[in-house]
Amino acid sequence: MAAPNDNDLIARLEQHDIRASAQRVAIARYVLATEDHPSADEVWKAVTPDFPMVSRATVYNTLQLFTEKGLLRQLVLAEGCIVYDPKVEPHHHFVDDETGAIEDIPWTALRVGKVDELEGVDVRDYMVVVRGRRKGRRR
Amino acid sequence: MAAPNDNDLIARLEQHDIRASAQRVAIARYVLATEDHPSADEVWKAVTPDFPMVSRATVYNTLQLFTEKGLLRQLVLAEGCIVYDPKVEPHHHFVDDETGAIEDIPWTALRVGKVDELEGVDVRDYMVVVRGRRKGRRR
DNA sequence: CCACGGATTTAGACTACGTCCAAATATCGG
DNA sequence: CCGATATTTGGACGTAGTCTAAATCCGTGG
Ligand SMILES: [Mn+2]
Ligand SMILES: [Mn+2]
Ligand SMILES: [Zn+2]
Ligand SMILES: [Zn+2]
Repeated sequence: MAAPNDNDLIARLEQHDIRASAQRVAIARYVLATEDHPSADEVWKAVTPDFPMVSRATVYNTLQLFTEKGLLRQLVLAEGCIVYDPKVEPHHHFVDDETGAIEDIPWTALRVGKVDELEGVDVRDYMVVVRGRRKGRRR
Repeated sequence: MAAPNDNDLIARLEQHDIRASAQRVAIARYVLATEDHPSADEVWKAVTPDFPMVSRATVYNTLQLFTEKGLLRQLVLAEGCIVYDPKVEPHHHFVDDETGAIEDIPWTALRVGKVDELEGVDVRDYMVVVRGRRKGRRR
């Protein structure tokens, strides 16, 4: 990706109702352009050489802010953070936004196509991860 | 789920080439019967009242062992362990088993059906998570 | 029954990641 | 420039997970 210059970044932040500080631009420069899916700490480590004195708290808060404003998405895919599932046969999962609870969705309840057409990968396993809320939950 | 008795559990462990110790049975009693998707520490906390002196290392090692032997599956879905994705439009993800690297899969490369037929949930978002290896990787 | 050796478990030190807060600093409108 | 507000800071703190060397357990053969 062509590195965006700082004026583009500042404009982009302001379009999203974010005031552009030097720290925020430095963080945006990395995290909005990367092809990776970095953890917060990886962002901190990536920004530090550029901007040595940025504090960890600022990076965490800024990523949270960018997410609220729609510039980033959070994914729960970081290796090293594992839950265990005693149901070892293939199935899908629903994650409740409010509680974080994980529920099983039977394999046949959803239909996934074209996985075998993916190029360049040996697929070991796949599942659909659905996020949302349980309906009819008491206020 | 009907609580399995210890003899059933021991048999099940031995069928999977796992020698049945008291600690392993206590861990199995909880983790093989739960409907939850507990983290390792949640398993530890669940087993402790039952078996107060079981050490954290034992629980972690045992869950790893059970996974290798096919009694459990590890899922990367635990809340609180987040990576950031600058691509906010819907897309799917491939996770490389060897490196943990996460790559994007375009939305249209896969087809997911019947999500709107799920009962009792308001779907906010969903994606397919594919795991496996990149083909043609050097030895 | 006992001794041996491998398997298993243990406590606790250690690391990494993330959260939190009160104080310091920067920025903005007037 | 001033005061108000927004932002950043360092560091204390908590928690989850890893690692290791020593202790214990347990099946086996003598
Ligand atoms: Mn990464
Ligand atoms: Mn849980
Ligand atoms: Zn499941
Ligand atoms: Zn992505």
